[in-house]
Amino acid sequence: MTTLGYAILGLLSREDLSGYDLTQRMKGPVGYFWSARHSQIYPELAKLEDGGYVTHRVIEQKERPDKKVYGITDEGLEALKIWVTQPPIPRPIRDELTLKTYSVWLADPEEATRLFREEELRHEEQLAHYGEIRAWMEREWREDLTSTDSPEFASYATLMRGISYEREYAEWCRWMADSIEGGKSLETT
Amino acid sequence: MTTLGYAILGLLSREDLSGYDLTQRMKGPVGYFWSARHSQIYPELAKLEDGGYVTHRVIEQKERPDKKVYGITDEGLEALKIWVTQPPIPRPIRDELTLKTYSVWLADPEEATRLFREEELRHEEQLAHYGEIRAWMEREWREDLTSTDSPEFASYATLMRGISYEREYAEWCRWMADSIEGGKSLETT
DNA sequence: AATCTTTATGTAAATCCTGACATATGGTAC
DNA sequence: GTACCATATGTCAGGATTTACATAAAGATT
Repeated sequence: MTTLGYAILGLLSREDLSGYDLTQRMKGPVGYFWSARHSQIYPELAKLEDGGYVTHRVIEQKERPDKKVYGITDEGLEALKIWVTQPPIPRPIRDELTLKTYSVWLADPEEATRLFREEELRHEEQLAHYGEIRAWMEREWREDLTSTDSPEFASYATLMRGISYEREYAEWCRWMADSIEGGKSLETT
Repeated sequence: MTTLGYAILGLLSREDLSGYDLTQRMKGPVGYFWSARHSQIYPELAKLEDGGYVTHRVIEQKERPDKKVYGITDEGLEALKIWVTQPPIPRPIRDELTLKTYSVWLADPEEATRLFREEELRHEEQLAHYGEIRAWMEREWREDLTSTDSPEFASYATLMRGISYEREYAEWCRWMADSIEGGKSLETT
């Protein structure tokens, strides 16, 4: 079973969805830290069905193409539950901006400053976007968030990782830009 | 040209290295945010040489197998310089633990707490390791770190991203474990 | 009338990456 | 003496992922 398979099962454990719906959901909290295109989702659904983790029924629609709505099976839910608390195999992190940083000494300081200011802005914008979603969740899900066994808490916790990640990234970008602009590094440490 | 190609050029812009040396260097600062196995490095070196970005000379060794030492060409250095300040194409983040978090509501709270405590420890250990390297760099490279156009600063800046990343991750893991253990989430926000 | 967007599901080619296989030398540990 | 480890360079199979190709129907826009 692939990680993408578990991502899909995680969505289907909350509600029945079509391949198209799943693709859309990838733009939400799940997709913040694991995403896929429809070209990967459709074959993966076929594999999941092969393995008995999901089943589908065809919904015939007038004025729209027919769709296949997938639901998780008992076996699927069981497999998902086991996977959740199993320690993940550490995978190498791939971050192109930080890799560029390793060769930043070769760059024109002004261009490098521009790069890190731009990236800082990108992450600040993402942070602001997440902040809005957080405010919405805290308003709409006030009670659900007091118990950690609700899907709402799980979505909230995933979002919190996103907020924390983006804040850290933006701060480091700012430190980088400031360091290069000032021409010094250790003074701001 | 691939990102791995630029990672290799980044290393060769500092010193001439063999494929084996490059594989070892992947355990250092470059590899914190982009790494590869030797099975990927040897073919990539061949491609880089094909493109005229690197050249090699064979060093014959007694008591050891011969080696090919690679050096960056003017074209390679030029390509690297251009790449450094070009904004990276945003790629989806893949983080299995945060994906598991999306389905944590299905898990036994005790097992979930154990998972996040374990992961917190992993990141705290990595943080401690980076901290030692940082202390060493600040001791050994005191003067080099005052100018941002030195390779030492670039290594230091990459390490700082590692420190910042691991601290953020550890803190979020702690928040997760505390939330699940306490059974509540919003009180600790 | 033509084009674009949304819904809806798929396939195919190419690339990236991991893990395993393969070979060779010399030193060290048992 | 034998097994393992570090040095040293490669290939290959398979899986993961992206980009592009492919089709189709209805509604909105120009």
